[in-house]
Amino acid sequence: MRLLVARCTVDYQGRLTAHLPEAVRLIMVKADGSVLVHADGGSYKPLNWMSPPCWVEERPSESEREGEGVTTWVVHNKAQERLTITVHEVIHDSQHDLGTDPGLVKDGVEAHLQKLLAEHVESFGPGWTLVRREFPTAIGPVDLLCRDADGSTVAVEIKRRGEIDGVEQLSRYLELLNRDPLLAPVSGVFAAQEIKPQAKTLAHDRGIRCLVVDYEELKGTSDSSLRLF
Amino acid sequence: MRLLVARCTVDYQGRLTAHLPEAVRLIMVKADGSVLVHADGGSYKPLNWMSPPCWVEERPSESEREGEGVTTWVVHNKAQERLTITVHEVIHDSQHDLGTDPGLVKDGVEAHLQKLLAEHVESFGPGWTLVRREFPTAIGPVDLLCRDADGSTVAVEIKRRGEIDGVEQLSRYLELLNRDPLLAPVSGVFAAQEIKPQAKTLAHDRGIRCLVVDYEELKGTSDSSLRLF
DNA sequence: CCGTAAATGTCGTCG
DNA sequence: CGACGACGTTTACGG
Repeated sequence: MRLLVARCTVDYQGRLTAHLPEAVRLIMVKADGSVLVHADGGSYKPLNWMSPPCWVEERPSESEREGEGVTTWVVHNKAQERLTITVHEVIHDSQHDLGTDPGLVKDGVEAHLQKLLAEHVESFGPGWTLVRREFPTAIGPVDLLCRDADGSTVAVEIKRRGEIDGVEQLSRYLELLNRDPLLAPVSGVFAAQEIKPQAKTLAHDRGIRCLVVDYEELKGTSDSSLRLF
Repeated sequence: MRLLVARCTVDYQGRLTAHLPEAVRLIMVKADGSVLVHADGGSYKPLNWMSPPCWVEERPSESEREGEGVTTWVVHNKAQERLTITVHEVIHDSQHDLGTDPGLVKDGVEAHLQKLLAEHVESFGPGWTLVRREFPTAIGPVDLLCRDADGSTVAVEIKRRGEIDGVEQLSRYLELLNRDPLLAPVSGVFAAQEIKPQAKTLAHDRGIRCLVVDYEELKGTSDSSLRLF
């Protein structure tokens, strides 16, 4: 990894056109050839970058700048995207061998929520039973397929954050499931830790019930953790 | 900005739990206190990070490691998220004053495309007029609401890249708008710089016209920049 | 400050 | 290789 702190201007041309006026920035060149241009603020996203696979070409100084130590880098990839970095003044330049990274170990909340709800379907209402998790359909698996106290089929879609896309997804499942005479009529429940107003409106419009789940309380125990709307 | 190349282990606990085994990585501490941990590959996303506003607390060496030069940083924010970096060996450590960045100038994003098309609705067809941009509905604003030469209402959805989601979005708007007797019947146009085959098929199936826009040509001017399908 | 949609999104998985 | 969904999404914009 090469770390270069330099006064520079940057231009990107590809999916859009972008320009950075002259200023001091960090230019990071990774072992795989990718390039990141960072400012001293903002969050983790660079001001400009080029993702691998890509190639750096160091051009000779532009004629009018000769003798001033100006260098231009052109980073390009297969898709004709082009990142042009003009270095006006080098403040720091160092190279480091980091080796390959062993990689990140994650433990998400997402799958856990489905597992918890599957283990507590009675929380949806008294007399509810689980038919199965990940119930297969032609367009993908339904998170939970249940039966309510009347024996009616209910498809449950679970998200951490409930947005319109999730309601669309559940709607597609419901349309398909309701074509099966052995299951129909199938109603829907949209369950999430948080449900956006627009998603709630759309769900309501389509006769889908919304359920806000309190993850911590559900993990703790019981039925008081759910609020039906 | 502080640049630290070090052999370290990292733990994050917050929205999820993650762990990085001991390895050499770049630790970047920005002027606003944010911290990024980068490997020598991957893309611009760090392995782990903490976004501002956040605070770094440098803890004394753990007792069992005393004398080995081990230091632990705990970065935390208001939301109780916590990034713990244990530094086992420092390979490089430098500090740089970058100053505030003048910021990025962009051109060619969806907003520009919408503005251009709003200024050239006649490009959709002769006699077309603009009713308004960002026409409000209960489920969100329609990009452009127009009337064609016959005075019929047309809803236009604009994307940089046209995918299925965009067609779904337009379909929802059309369903809602067609409930309004003052507007109905409302037809749809899906406009983008590039439209994926699946999106085109779905749009066609729903009676939505597709329009491929050449941004550069449209910016130039003229009507020859549009091709109707 | 909240809510929503865009993003040079990136990143996995699965067909 | 491309499509699809999730993301510690982040980021910009409008009420």
